[in-house]
Amino acid sequence: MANFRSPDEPQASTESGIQVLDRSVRLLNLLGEAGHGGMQLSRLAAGLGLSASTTHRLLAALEHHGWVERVDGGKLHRLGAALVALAGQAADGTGLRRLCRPALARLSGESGETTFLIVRSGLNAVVVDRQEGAYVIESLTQGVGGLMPLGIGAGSAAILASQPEAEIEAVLAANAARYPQFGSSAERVRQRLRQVQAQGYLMSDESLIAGLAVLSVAIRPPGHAVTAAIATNFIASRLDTAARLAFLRRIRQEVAAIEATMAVPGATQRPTRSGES
Amino acid sequence: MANFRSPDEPQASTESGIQVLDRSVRLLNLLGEAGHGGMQLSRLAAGLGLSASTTHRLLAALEHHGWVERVDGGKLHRLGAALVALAGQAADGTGLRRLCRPALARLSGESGETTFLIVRSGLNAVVVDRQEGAYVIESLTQGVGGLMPLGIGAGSAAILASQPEAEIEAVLAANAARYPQFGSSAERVRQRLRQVQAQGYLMSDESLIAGLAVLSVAIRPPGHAVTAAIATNFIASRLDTAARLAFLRRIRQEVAAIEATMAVPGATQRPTRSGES
DNA sequence: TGCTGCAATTCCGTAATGTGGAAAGAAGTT
DNA sequence: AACTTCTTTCCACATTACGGAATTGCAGCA
Repeated sequence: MANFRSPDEPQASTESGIQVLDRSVRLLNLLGEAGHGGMQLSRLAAGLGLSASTTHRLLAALEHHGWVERVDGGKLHRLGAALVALAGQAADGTGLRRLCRPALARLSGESGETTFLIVRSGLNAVVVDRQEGAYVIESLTQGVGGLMPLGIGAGSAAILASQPEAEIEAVLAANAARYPQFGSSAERVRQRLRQVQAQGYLMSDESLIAGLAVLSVAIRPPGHAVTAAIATNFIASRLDTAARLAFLRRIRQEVAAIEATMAVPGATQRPTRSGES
Repeated sequence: MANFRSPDEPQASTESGIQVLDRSVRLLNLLGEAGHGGMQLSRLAAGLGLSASTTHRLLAALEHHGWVERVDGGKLHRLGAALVALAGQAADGTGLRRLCRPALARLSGESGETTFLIVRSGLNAVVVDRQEGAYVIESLTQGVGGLMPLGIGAGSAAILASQPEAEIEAVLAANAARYPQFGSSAERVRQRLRQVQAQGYLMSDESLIAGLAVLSVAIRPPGHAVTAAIATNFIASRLDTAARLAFLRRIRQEVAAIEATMAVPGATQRPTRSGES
């Protein structure tokens, strides 16, 4: 069969041992990047370097499972809602989301700022939950599902900082390899991490977005190797140092409470299937 | 090969034309149901009716892509955070989530109640976004990713009601076939739908959870075939009829604003990649 | 310390499964 | 109406995924 790995096959690291799966994953990721409007078969096929027939078959199969939808029944494809359902369970995987949600709600309710629950996923950090405050700055910040390389971004830094030193170096190296820009700021990242390790939290004006400040605390339940953090974004000029410290204290309170809950065996989470509206 | 479809193969409707994919999907769904603690290979294999070696291969491949994680490096598997990332993009697929989030934030901020953005996915409705209010009743209600058969549940009913009559009947029939209990309440569901069609909204004390009342309005941008709804849950005794009507008015206001935005071509959404904290 | 049993891996020959080229439909465009 | 572009279906082929058997790893127990 003319199925040689084309010499310029993208990411050899994407090979997992099951071809169809690899291709499906790449297809879905591609669709994800395409975002809103959807993509047509031919573009997808081109983007993946696959024949139209193969792409078509993949799409049909994924569509069958609700992982891909057609935009108003036509020729454009986009990611399907079944993924959202699956991911909902994934996000609750550790029970963390459920556990932290009330805390997030309280924090953003009191402060009016948006709060995030962030979890590690391999070399990335993922926004697993997000609670809007009264001051909506939506368009600038990450939504649920947002990804960032570990080390970059508030919660991300707090998480990475609480890893063993060897792990940290490995992650930094890997991410520098993945992202050229990452390498250049490696030293600053390292410095930041050291700061977090010393203080137990991250407070910084140097967010990735000019004018946005950041506050974040890692969640480290004794025993568990959970790698998560709670973070907040706010317009830097809105809170002076005193206010930030007060806010920080509240966050640490909530985190401590969460850690305590997780430490109590059995109380971590409840396998109850939830009902609905 | 001894790869006959076993006579009692579960759901023949799960066949999509690509075996590996079907199996992977079933595996992921199974892991999703398992939830928190994770599942071990042997149970998974048993649950799927697959050999251990096949299951192992699937798991390894999925793990490679971050769709499955090992609980603290051990023998238990659970859904991975990469799914959350993918689903984040899926949830924004229509641009709806981003568009509605500020509205949800306002509504739950003002009322103190939790609000939901619900979208159709085939025969189901999926909770695509959720904004916590001051009154947290978390454990009872659906989280992001929560699924319910179309017709059951607040937003769900509002969405279904705004479909053409033929579609409604088809969905009801299909869901009655899927869920035995659904069939018995079909007449009540139909009645509810008619009510929604007449009023343009759903207001009911008969939520699936005793004591919880429900308010929901479908989002129907002229032209678009979008099938979504905004919904709220609240403890029935907390709001009297007057308060509910006022709340309803606010919801309809927000929905109208959203529909207006969507009608303006180009203003629907912006393909801007968002930055982060 | 050495069994014993169960679960997770790895190996490997086999054929079933997924493959892409070619050809047929659909839908716009000039 | 001829042309272009994209989607969908068909089909013979060999690559890919399959599962049984063998191996390794790990607890619990004697």
